[in-house]
Amino acid sequence: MPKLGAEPIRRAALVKATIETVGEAGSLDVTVAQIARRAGMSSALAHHYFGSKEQIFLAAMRAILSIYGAEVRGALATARAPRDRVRAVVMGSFAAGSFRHEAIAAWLNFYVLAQSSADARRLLHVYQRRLRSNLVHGLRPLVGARAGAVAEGLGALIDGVYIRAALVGGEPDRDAACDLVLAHLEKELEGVQ
Amino acid sequence: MPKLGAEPIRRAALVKATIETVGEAGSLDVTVAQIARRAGMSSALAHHYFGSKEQIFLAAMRAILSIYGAEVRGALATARAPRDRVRAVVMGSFAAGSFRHEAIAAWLNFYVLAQSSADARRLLHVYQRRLRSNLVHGLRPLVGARAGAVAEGLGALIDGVYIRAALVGGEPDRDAACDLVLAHLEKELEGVQ
DNA sequence: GGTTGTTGATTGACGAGTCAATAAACATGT
DNA sequence: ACATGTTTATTGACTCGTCAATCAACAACC
Repeated sequence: MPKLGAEPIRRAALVKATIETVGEAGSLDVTVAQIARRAGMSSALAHHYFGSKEQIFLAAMRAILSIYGAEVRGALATARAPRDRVRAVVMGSFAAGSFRHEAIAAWLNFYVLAQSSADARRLLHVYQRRLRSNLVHGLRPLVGARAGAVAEGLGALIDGVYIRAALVGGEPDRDAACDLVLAHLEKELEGVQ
Repeated sequence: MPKLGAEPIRRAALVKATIETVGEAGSLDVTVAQIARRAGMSSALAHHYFGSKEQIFLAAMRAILSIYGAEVRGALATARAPRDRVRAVVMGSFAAGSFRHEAIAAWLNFYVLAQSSADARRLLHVYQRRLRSNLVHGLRPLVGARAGAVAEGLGALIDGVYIRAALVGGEPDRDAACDLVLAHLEKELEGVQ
């Protein structure tokens, strides 16, 4: 059965299975065996490729953050004016790949993991800084010195909408979430330009 | 050694120890033995009084939500005008008893627990409905039909500020958090009255 | 024949929950 | 005052299950 070059496929399958399993359980309290079974392999193989349970989680977290980053970059690609760029960051945050039940539940759990794992905390900080930097860049030309404060508010609001979406059963309402945050943004930009 | 009437004291000690232990660990992955030791008793006694680990957690959560509720009610007590009442709800949310490291970490973890425990979910919904109702009551005279939407935004923002505070080491900045949310409120109320 | 892929079986640790036993406080009848 | 029985408080020791991690062995490919 062993096909060569299986490693990347196995790793990807494990990452996917981890996100699904954590999303379904709504908790990091899932076993390596559960994840491995869902990925169609033995738990021993999961350990073989990742070394430890924590590494599997971190890989899954990296995958989630990487999808998120790609979506924001994608939304940003077509935006030219500062105002549109800020909007793009917000909309990218609620794009289909990130703003779905599984990913949100995993996100929330990884937020918790960041409280006890330095590695997870580092990862999360990288992304928070990137989000903040994206927002500030777009906001600076619009609100000048207030850019930092406005970005802070937007970031917190996005996080808040995410965490609340984690609690509703089924898929969350992308448009409603997006509108809520964009409306806040409009208020902040009132009277600008 | 057994002093009579120990039950309420023991229960309270366990609840306190639970919040401290969960806060320090930043995770619900703490043992009953750890909690019990911190509360100065054996794990068997903890089981004797609460029956299960989950019940201990839920009792801790009830305590946190009850402190939170009291603080909001306290802030609300002296506020007369609608605008002041909404401000009071926000400020109450960041009062000293609730907006501190331990309580925030516990809060975040209970948010996660609510994904898998129906009891925890129920408790959380009670709080969310209460917050929303408090906000809407104050907002209705100010913004009419928009009250629901504005309350939604305020609630999400408060949650977001909380969750972000969970990640900073040490005690969070009460005033900064409060100001951020109140500034958002002012924007929403611009042009009213 | 060595590298890569794969698993079943095993180990070792840990933790929730139970239980039997002990001890102090209280209640009651004498 | 005192014996006796009942309730409350408390714990050490134990059971039972679970799970991460390891290992030895086997299979396919080059």
